[in-house]
Amino acid sequence: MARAATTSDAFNAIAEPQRREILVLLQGGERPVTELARDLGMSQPQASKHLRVLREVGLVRVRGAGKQRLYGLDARGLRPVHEWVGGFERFWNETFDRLDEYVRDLKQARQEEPPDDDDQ
Amino acid sequence: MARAATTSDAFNAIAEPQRREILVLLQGGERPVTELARDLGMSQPQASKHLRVLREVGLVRVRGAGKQRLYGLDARGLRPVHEWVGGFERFWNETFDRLDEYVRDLKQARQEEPPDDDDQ
DNA sequence: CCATCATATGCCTATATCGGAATGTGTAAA
DNA sequence: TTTACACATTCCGATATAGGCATATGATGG
Repeated sequence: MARAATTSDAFNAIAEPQRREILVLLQGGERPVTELARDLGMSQPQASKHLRVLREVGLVRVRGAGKQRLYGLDARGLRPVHEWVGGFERFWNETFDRLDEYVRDLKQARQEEPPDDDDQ
Repeated sequence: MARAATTSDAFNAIAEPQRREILVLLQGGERPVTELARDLGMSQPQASKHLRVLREVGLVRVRGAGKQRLYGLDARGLRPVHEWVGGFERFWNETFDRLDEYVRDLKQARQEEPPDDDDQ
């Protein structure tokens, strides 16, 4: 089996840096494809493809405006991502204090019982 | 060119659901590979492979404990992800109020000038 | 040293990617 | 209708995936 489709969920969709850039640009408001492509230095077809992916996971909305198609942000799909990652918030502060503690304890234990290499 | 490597950054590493599950499990503390594999219903080799990826992006730490290897969480790499996604926080609340507004304006504009199908 | 347990790695298949180039579609103006 | 513009789609190639299976590596205990 191959890697999961980029269209499977927001996690996969935002794994691609260029798509992340598109989303950031769209924070400034709706934009046509060509403008996005130009600003991000990518080809128009590539921009269209990325936008398709973003549309399929619902992170982006299209609206026909005459000859153009304006893409706009729909950030609701990012909320679950934010919440999932947020579940680790306490760990990226605590984890390594704990690890340091553990290391200190280990060293201390060694000094206290030199002949017995129980741990390690 | 193919898709970016899963080992390229945390965004790619957490795009895979099973790896996310591993990280969640590790919130409960260090665990050996076999236990993770069993709890998540995956083969031992698969667990090892996923852990390898997580290790390469620095989301996980290993520690030899006798015959076993205990994997522990290192969530620091998730912080940039959280921050990036957090940059959209105001949008998943505002965006659609704006869109609703836009739609209302559009309808109103149509009623005001019925013969001229300027938009649509 | 040998057997065993825990884990890692290699090989294989099928698939889905991203990028480029060319082309198709749709809308609007001449 | 023809032309022009904006955008979408298709075909191509190279690559990297996830999973299964077999096997190699590594540490422990006898």
